[in-house]
Amino acid sequence: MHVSTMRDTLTLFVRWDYLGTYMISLLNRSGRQLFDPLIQKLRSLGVDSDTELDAVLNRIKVRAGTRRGEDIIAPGRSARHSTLLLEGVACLYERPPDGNRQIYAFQYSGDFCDLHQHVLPETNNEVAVTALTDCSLGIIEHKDLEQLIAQYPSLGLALWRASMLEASIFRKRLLNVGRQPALQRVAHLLCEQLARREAVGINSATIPLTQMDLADAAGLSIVHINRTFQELRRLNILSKGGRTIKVVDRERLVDLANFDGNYLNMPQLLSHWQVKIEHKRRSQATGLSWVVTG
Amino acid sequence: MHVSTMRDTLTLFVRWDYLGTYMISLLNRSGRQLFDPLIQKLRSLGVDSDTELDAVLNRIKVRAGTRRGEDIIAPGRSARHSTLLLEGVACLYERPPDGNRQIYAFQYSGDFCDLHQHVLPETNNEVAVTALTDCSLGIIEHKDLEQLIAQYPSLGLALWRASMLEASIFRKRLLNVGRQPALQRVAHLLCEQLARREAVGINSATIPLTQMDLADAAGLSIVHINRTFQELRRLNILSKGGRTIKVVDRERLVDLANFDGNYLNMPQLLSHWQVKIEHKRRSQATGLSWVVTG
DNA sequence: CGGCGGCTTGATTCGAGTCAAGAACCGTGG
DNA sequence: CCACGGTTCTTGACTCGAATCAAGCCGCCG
Repeated sequence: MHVSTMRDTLTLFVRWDYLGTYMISLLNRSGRQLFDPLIQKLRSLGVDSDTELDAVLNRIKVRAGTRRGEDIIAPGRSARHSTLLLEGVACLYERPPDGNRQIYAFQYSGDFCDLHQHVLPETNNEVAVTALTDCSLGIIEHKDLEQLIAQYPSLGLALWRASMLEASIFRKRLLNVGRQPALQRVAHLLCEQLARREAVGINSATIPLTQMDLADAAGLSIVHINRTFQELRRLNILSKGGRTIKVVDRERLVDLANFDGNYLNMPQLLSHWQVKIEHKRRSQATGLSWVVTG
Repeated sequence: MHVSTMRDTLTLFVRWDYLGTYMISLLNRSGRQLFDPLIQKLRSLGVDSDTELDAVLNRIKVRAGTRRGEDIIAPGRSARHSTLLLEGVACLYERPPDGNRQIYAFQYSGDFCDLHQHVLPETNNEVAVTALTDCSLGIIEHKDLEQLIAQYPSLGLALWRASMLEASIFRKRLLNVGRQPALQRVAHLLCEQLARREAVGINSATIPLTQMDLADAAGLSIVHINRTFQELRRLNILSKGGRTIKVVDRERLVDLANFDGNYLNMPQLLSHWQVKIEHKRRSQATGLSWVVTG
């Protein structure tokens, strides 16, 4: 199904900021729910004209979704279109020859799955994307994308920013995987997920990942992840009952992980996600002060 | 000193591909040697018109260099210009509160030191760049850069590509740090350095880093790096005499690290940097074949 | 109700960190 | 030219966090 069939709906919800929240919630699922995270994301990346948003949305085609466990982008081959995650959770990963799986990043609604392949088509074909929950997907032809970028340079900049943001996440992960013990490592990873989910409007404290997913992302064995989870539960940070990962004490989690969400570039809701000042030892040299949050 | 004082020289060497190699080598140091890696890099990123190269080069001002150990970009503050590494080796790093240093990436001549701060000025101010050897630096005003990108969209794309390339490096590092034991981890890191150095015309087998630098990049303790080096020497991969890190058996190093340089996007000289086919177990599903190199 | 994927547990091993000390090297200044 | 002080490198002894191996368990879906 091509999105242009719901064009009327689109131009309506694209201007959501002119409408009340209540009206929006009346819009149907395929319209609002599907594209809202993307809109939110593009806006936060600096796309501020409705014309541009509209233009982008009109080029997006909805493609068949995938079920949990299926690959969204198979390793090794690149396509002539970019894929967009509209609903669900996915991950960018790579399987080294030894059969392991390293998860590079989790992806949420509104994220592009394979921008890298658009800009560097030949490079790095080993990375793939797989669905961690059932997913809804959109695609946009590379040529459409190029045309849009040519027409709206600020869109190009926004996508560039999105890439840098991803890079920023990779760096932080590198820091954590390289230097932090298991407990903080996992805590940080969980913080990142909560923050990124909130940034696209997902406010649930439950993170729909398995312990295996976390293990593959954190670079820890499943067994050790499990023991770490037990510790987090003992600390009353994760909920004790049930098998789902549910954060019950976000504050303590942030504290434990020494999480500073600044690197995620979420202008709207940063306030929750900064470490309190006493946990941060700034070099005297720069003399910058920190936002203190409650 | 502003570069326009050597403008005549510049427009000459910018067109180096029309001249013979021998003529080039006659050009003076400040002209050819300083900008050649940058030119090489921009070309490999897809900037193929001399007009564009020329335009970029003309906006670059040479700034005072730094000595080994000094910060090129201090943590915490962003400037109104981007900095460009013209000569020497630097690293992008971050110091977590515990005083550790995590090196995210090594930078070589031709690399932009702080593209991230140009695209995402507010985000992630903790990262910094420091000189690992004495360095020559150039700067380019953000407004000049923006203007250039507006005028030459392919330049914007090239810089976007450069960022994605960096991200690609981060990912591979993440894989290695997260999953590989010390020996292969270090080996991979060394391969990456050799490959990237070659890509900008530095062909020496000696890598001008200290064991501490490697430790901070690999996420290992100095003591353990040292023991790993001893192992690499015992395997006749690193040279035995002296304290410099010199690779004497690149082939075996690549082999040990299972290094596939593909992710580095170096069209010119990839052939050296691919793992032999028997070390690569491809999934049957994709059916891609591999370039076999001798 | 049976099987399989995900979670939990315990026992054991091992790679890498830490601590501590000494040696080799380098630039600097007398 | 040499003596000095600070890095950088090396080595050994010890510790510890996390991997591995091996079961067993729980709960869901067909």
